[in-house]
Amino acid sequence: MIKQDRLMDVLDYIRRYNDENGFPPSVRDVCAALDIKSTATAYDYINRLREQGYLNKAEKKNRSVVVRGNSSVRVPLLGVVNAGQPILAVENNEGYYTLPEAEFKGDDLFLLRVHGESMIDAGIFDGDKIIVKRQPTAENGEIVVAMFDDGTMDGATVKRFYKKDGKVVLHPENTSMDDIVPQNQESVRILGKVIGLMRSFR
Amino acid sequence: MIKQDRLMDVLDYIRRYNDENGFPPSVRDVCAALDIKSTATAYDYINRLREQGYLNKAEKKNRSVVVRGNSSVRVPLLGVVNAGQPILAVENNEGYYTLPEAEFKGDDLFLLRVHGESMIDAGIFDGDKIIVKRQPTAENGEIVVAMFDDGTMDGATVKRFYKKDGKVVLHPENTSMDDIVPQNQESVRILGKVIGLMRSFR
DNA sequence: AAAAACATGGAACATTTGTTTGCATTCTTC
DNA sequence: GAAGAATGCAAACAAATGTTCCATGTTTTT
Repeated sequence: MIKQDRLMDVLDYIRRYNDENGFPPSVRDVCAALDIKSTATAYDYINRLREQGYLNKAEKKNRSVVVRGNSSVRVPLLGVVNAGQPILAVENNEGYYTLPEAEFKGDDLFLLRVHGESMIDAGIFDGDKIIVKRQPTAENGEIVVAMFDDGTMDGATVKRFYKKDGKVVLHPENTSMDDIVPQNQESVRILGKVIGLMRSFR
Repeated sequence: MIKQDRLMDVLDYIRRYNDENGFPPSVRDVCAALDIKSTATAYDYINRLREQGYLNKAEKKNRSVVVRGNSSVRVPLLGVVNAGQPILAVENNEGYYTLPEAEFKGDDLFLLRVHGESMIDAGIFDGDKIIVKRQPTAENGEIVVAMFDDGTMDGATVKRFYKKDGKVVLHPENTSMDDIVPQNQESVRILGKVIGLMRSFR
């Protein structure tokens, strides 16, 4: 009954404006862009879109129309795994990335740059950025970021997590590498579970 | 000389507010949140942050403070590669994803869901979403999305691109598969170059 | 064809918000 | 310790923007 096309034009414009400017348009911006003569009309369109669930809008707040269903999560890049440093401190924050929430849901996510080839058979390559959900435990077979003290090595690594005979086994997905069974089992600390990754080719 | 800490508090707040609401705060929002008594003070902070390059702000526009260095690109997900359908039309649009521009620069990007194991040795797995930069040509060794007509197969595939003896060779990164040398060389069409990928574990 | 519902515009009004100015207070610097 | 700079505040102003009301034309329903 309503010219849905026109509504979609408005929606598209709001999306585009926000993309280009980083903040939403005003009612009058909408008017100007779509050649609408009255602010009341544009105001009405916006309300319709809100009623139909296409966007959110805070009452009386200027420039507060937000298109729904494209939520993003801001995730901090905390450093490099395998580089020998604890990576929990916010100090190591190297910047934030905005990721699509549809893909990477969850609280308390962070990014790590992967160093090394130890997970190559799981499709995690040197230089990839992995998305990690911070949690202190893991289930068998999950890929985790873990830390443990061991005479030889210290720091965080990405490995597949197993518990065999009551012992934590960190399994590299690389046929040329052996499982790690930390001597000091008590020192093993799970930093989080790997829930995704991002790669960009040079 | 200036209390840089205080400035950073303001910056953090702006960031946080925008994350939570989807649009930037007003000067008075900043005042309220950081217990600043005068709008002039908050206004001043914001200006300082702008001068120091931390944020952008459109003059006289309400709620237009945007933290810099976190730009995103909106990229459409156009469909599935290897599924036998041309994927250039906007019709196939399955939604938009917001990706960090720092990782995935460029105009005319789009996403495709990968189907099949043909690029597994290049770390591209079944189910991955690849980020493609639309372009009609490619250089030797680049990973591309290409289409070609051939009695047997039709549709788009991801392969590594080579030109050998004047002929286009599409090389699967999977030791159990053979190179594809399209019979009808003229029909080969490069849709774009793969510049990155995204994966989320279930 | 009349009545009702709808769509849009014009104009005014009310808030929200950005911006300016001047003053008091604190901190620097000499 | 005084001059000067830097900082923060209060208050007012001006502009941007959201919101409402009503009129007019258009479409749909009866």
